[in-house]
Amino acid sequence: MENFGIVLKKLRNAQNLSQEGLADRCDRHPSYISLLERNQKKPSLDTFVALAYGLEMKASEMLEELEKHP
Amino acid sequence: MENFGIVLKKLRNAQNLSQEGLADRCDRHPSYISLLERNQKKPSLDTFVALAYGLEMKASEMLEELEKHP
DNA sequence: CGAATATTCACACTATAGTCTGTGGTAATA
DNA sequence: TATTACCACAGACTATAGTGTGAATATTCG
Repeated sequence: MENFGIVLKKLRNAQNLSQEGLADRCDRHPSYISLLERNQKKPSLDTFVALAYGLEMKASEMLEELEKHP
Repeated sequence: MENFGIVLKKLRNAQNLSQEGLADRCDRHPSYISLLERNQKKPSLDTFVALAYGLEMKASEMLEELEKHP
């Protein structure tokens, strides 16, 4: 999952959502979203599920998206 | 994902795999598998993917399994 | 251009993931 | 009995997730 950050950013931008907006939706800190998108941190499973929820998709669908993006 | 441990244990047992066997396959410590199954620790996304791989299934499939088990 | 908005980055910090070792319990088998 | 396999559990430890702040740097737009 080394492209996690890129996929996250792509999905977020596809919703015209700012990092802060996503952070609000998934109850995480905005600077942390930035770290995730630059692959400087990797999420826990719980955070991953929260991110998917914030992006209005099922976590399993988001994970499929990641599996496509090797 | 509060039933993660139960699902993990069920999937592991379905393969007749010991905690140590699964630990070997996904390169984690056996005692940690025990902690996960008893819901005393929650995995990172990376560990979740490694667990799925050790159980010979796609991570997205395992996550669907979790989504079924609310 | 200038100003609002979005993002990066560095830092110090807390919370929790994950390791490692060892002990003890239980059930099955010899 | 005793050995083997499996697992729960505790404790001490290291690595990393995640918070929070402030300042610097894009980026967008009137």
